[in-house]
Amino acid sequence: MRYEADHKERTHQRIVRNAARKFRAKGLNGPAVSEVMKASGLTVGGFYKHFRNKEDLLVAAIEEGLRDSEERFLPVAKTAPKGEGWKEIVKKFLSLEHCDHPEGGCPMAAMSTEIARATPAVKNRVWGFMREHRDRILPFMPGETDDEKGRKLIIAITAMNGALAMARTMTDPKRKQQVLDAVRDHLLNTL
Amino acid sequence: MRYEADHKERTHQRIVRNAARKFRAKGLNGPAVSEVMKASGLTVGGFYKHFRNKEDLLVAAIEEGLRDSEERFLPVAKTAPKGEGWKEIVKKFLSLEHCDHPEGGCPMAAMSTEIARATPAVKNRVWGFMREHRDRILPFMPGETDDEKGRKLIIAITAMNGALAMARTMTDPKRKQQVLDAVRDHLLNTL
DNA sequence: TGTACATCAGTGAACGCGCGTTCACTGATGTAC
DNA sequence: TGTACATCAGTGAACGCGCGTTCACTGATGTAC
Repeated sequence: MRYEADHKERTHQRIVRNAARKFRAKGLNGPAVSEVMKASGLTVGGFYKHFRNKEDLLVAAIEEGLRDSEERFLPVAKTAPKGEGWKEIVKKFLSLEHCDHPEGGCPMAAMSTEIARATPAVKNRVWGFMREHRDRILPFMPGETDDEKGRKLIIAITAMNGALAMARTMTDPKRKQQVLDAVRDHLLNTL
Repeated sequence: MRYEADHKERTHQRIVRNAARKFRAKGLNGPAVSEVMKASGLTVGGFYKHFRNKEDLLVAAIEEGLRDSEERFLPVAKTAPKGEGWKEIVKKFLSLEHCDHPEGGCPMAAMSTEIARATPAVKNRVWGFMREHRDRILPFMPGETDDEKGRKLIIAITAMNGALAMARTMTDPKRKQQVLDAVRDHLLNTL
């Protein structure tokens, strides 16, 4: 069973990546442990060779989701003209593509109201990742000081998460698009 | 058991009101049917004399939650000077009081990411209530036309829901307050 | 007015199901000699 | 080089538990005569 030096580590990664997608798609209590393991080509029992319990998987999945999400939304900012990066993030974040595919998007936008009810331990671990995430986005925000950039980042992230979450409660694609467009334009015009 | 003409109806109301609080507090899959019935002074079995299934209770609870929430946030707008009503709603909606007590607040802010994963039938029924709700708030929004008011309402509601949901994922009261304040000021300044 | 019956809100035990977690076991690989 | 043993990732059945729903039953009230 021990095929290579990093065999276990690669299995671990596989589980976390599958979990990251499944939690975002089905919610904090959506995917069963057995489901994540099956998707990873394994059986339930082995799960506890990798994680203490399901809560630890959730935290790892949110971290992975944030990483995944960042890899998707940050590159467009880097190629944009100086001081315009944030606009590209806003456009991509509020795209119908992101709205229709929570499983590959921002975990906060996908699960905020559920994380709100998690244990303080989970919340604190999640915000540990969020802060690192925040620090890497900050340079692309508009504003003179880090304080101003920070405030604008809060406004942008909460507005975008709210827009995405509410658009996702709608069934009519046209109304979804209306919400995304309205919030995108508002942010681009006022931030 | 049939004490008065409206006995069943009052029992029904009691169940719905308890459900409305419990769903907002514990989420879309949080409260058990037996728990809601117990809180209403009843036992599980009787539930099905009032509802076809748990999904129907959820929809009724969201409707009740919206009504409840509207009764809380709309009055302050009515007593405000002409055209300023929306500002009072924003202040009250983004208060720490609302943030710390989802069980008595806006059901969308409490459950948006979960409603996003509900069946289309549930989503459509919820948006039926949302539209009525919307029509009663619209007069207090700024703007010349109903179209403009509508767009601003979308921006305000999504921003406030996002702010509340994200603030609730935080454990530090000071950071929560920072988020609420930043979004409140931004809305008051830019809408 | 009195009596027999129908109605139906509510009871509470039972059912089936899915889930998180445990545990004895397997078998491929690494290591000591 | 060969052999015996230790390790440990992964298996899969079993466990206990909570939940949504069903169902035969209860008993207070309304109604027909």
